[in-house]
Amino acid sequence: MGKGEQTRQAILDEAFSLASCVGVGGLSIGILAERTKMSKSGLFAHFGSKEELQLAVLREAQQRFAEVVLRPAFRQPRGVARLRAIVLNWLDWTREANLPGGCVINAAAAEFDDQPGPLRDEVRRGLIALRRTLVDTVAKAVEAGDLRPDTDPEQFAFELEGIYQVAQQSRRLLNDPDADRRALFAFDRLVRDYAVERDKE
Amino acid sequence: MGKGEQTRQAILDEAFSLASCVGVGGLSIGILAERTKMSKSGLFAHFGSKEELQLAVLREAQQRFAEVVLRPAFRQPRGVARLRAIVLNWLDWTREANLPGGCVINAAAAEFDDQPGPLRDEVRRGLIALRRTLVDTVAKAVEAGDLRPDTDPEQFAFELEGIYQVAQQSRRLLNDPDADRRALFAFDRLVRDYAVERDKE
DNA sequence: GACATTAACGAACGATCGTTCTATAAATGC
DNA sequence: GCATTTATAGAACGATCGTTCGTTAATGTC
Repeated sequence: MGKGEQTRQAILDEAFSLASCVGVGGLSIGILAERTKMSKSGLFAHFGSKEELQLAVLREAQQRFAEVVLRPAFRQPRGVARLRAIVLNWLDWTREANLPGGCVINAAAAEFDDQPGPLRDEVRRGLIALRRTLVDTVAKAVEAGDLRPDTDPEQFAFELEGIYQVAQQSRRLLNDPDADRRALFAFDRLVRDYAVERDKE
Repeated sequence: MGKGEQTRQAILDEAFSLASCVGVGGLSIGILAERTKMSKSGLFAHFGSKEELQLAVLREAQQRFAEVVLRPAFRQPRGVARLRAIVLNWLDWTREANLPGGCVINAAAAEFDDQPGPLRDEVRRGLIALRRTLVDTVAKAVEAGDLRPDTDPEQFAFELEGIYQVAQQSRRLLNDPDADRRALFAFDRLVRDYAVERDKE
């Protein structure tokens, strides 16, 4: 990795954790230059525009999400076990990745949902991909015989995301120490409702 | 209402719908002055600081939420009927109130969850109050005999908020036309799981 | 209708924003 | 080790930010 790529990545690391606190829209080249001990212009040259930097942060977030949440979970066998692994990794990916200020992706989703442009498009693309991954994973859990054949994977994925979002908010804003426990409880209820009743009398 | 209060309210109306699009943090006095056809300084005088204006917007949001979502629902009898009314009003309160860019409160929650200060405190206060209202309403549904006595109102309210949040995101960012339907489906599943089985064979 | 009060304006402030340009320093390829 | 490309710094730009100040216009009161 050449020198250029190296500092670019260092900047991105800093931008990533900063965005976690102030949001992707709240990023400032001046502050970022200060934190990385670079000049504004030197830092700027790596991206060409602020928007390009913001896009890079969003892409970085998606990549880390895939690495930290999805990839390890896919080592679990298809079915509910894999789904549960996703939920568990998901719930503490803000600790795993360097996200002191909470989930960048969720924050960006709320921030750009009504501001057309490349940033919104990027967030949208990422969330659509995530939704599809979830739907597929649920569908495979049906195929594997863990969930009932009449399960609606879209509905299941929809509810999964809701559980994650409220957990995030409860933990960060309401300081609810039970947020993770409640999220897992909700997940279990979801699974139980759609589970194949293997041992009914 | 004197002239002062009158224009203050007009500014607040404009700020409210603007914040819906760009977020409470994205509000700008210059742009707001432009939209209301006032001078920056004239507008500024009504609030004394930008932060005070932002706080006023947050309080306005909470007040409208109580009026549009909660108050009408409380005309329903205690129990699941009232809960359902809350969910229905909640799901389209962004249409009812003047919120072209989505739920201000949720956006602010994501925006300020890691930025200590009066704004975060205000958002937090509002969401805690909402949570308490939901918990109480669920508890009353238990008392009324609609939900099983072992229902955990906190858990129920937790899941309700998740349903709302994912519905909001799905609708606004993913352009999912089925978001509301899925949210109601999730709500029904929630109710069914905790419902007293009145007519079991 | 004169007077006190309040609301609104216009100009300017210092700070910061993203961005551009030119020049120097460092890294790279031979 | 030299030449060339690449990375960084520094200064400056125009724009916008929130805020302050002094003045004028409008409102409310007796």
